[in-house]
Amino acid sequence: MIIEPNTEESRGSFKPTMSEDDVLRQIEQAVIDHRLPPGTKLKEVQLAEVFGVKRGTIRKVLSRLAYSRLVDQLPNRGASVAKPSVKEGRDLFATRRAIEGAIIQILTPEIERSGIQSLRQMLDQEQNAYLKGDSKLALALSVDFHRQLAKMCGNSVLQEYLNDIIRRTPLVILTHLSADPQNRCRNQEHEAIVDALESGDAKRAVEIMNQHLLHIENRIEHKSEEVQPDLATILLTG
Amino acid sequence: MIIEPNTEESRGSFKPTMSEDDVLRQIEQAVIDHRLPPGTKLKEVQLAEVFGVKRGTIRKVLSRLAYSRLVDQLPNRGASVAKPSVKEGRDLFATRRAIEGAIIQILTPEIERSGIQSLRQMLDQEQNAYLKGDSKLALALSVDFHRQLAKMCGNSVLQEYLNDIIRRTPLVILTHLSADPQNRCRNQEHEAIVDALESGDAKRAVEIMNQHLLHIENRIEHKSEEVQPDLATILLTG
DNA sequence: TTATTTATTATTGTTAACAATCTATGAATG
DNA sequence: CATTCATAGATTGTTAACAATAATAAATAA
Repeated sequence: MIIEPNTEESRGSFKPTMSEDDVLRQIEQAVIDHRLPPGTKLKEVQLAEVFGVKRGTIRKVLSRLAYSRLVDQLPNRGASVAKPSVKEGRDLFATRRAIEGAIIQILTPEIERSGIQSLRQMLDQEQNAYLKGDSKLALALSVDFHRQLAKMCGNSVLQEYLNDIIRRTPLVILTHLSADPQNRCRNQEHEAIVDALESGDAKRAVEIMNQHLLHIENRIEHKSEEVQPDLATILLTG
Repeated sequence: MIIEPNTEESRGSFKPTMSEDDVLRQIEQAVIDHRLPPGTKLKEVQLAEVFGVKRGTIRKVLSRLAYSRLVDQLPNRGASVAKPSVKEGRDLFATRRAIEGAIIQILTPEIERSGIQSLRQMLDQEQNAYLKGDSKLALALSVDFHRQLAKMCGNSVLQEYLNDIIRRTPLVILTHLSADPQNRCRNQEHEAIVDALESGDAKRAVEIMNQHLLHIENRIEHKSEEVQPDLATILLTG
């Protein structure tokens, strides 16, 4: 079968050529949306045709994705969507606690009233999305809440690292979890975090953030056992 | 002036062609050794000739260096050795405290006697190098000590992030500091860290690591003010 | 058949030529 | 004298063709 290049002619509609960043985002989103399951082979020419770009563009994108551990690259045998181990998942969450703990620690003594207000606005939006049943939007806003805390604390490196962790997390979850719509943060816990921030008690705020992250973490660890039965279970129950 | 390519003939001695990783390490080391000061333009053909590799190899290396923030890349105007701001330096150190704090927290309750022993061996080596006057080796061993703690704690993400920070630190220091041979960790502070680890008191161990990192940090912050006088000082004292 | 070897194809990796862009120089202009 | 503009050279960016490698299929021998 011959796959036609994604030119303007072949698709009938105008579409500006995608930039390298566009392609990167598309692939990233495809991973998050589970359209590219872990382990999927990412062939260069195929991707180039799909996105209507040159192979060189795809090559650069794959390198970048490999750098952020979203794809695995093996010499002479190309790239595939990464399959992070359960351990890597655990390590990622443990690191996240350290990072977000530090963020809260820095932020608590210096956050302004206006900062608290804008956070509460975000919580409202999140709650609205949830009540409307738009769980995808709710999840996105929930992630944005964490990102916003990182931004507010003003430490660019902590921000950078949290973004890295957030980027890698969906893959870790997908790899060891059957798709679960309940993966999002509970809104009330976010409220508790803002309350603690407002109270000015850094130690308490860090503790609450930690509990929040542990809740998510435990929910995942729990499931990961179920979907990874041992060989005997697989072979002897048929 | 014409620069001859670094071929076997032109240099008279045999040398296997450098791999991409080799080139990366060489440039990284040149930055650390202050042979490539911050801001230095990194021209592709020039580097390719110096290392005797194709321009494509240099291109990939520069991308990787840009990803780890050791070089800045601007579209159509190439790469130069990064000039991290004082703020980025501060952020890097603050993050380092969070990361190494987490490492110590994890490591303290689970470190074995053998682990303590191997750490003490490292301290001996470090001390020997220092007494011998080999301050370059001493510095390398001092860095290895921190890296070893990260490795021992078993969290690959924390390890990854600490390595990233360590990679970026020399550039931050060089950018805002006149070359100072006293930039290394004091050995006795490393000893105190091992003692605390051995005592099993995680809270105290974290506190000592924090103090250790703050000492380094303060020494740098202090100097950074001196070399960055404001405009008035520059213009009015002539 | 089953295993092993040998072509064939598919895929990734590299290169050199070309294109696009920026930079430096110097002349023309106000 | 400073500024603008045009030009040439240097530098980065892109591409298509080629090379090297791995994956697959076919052929052969046990």
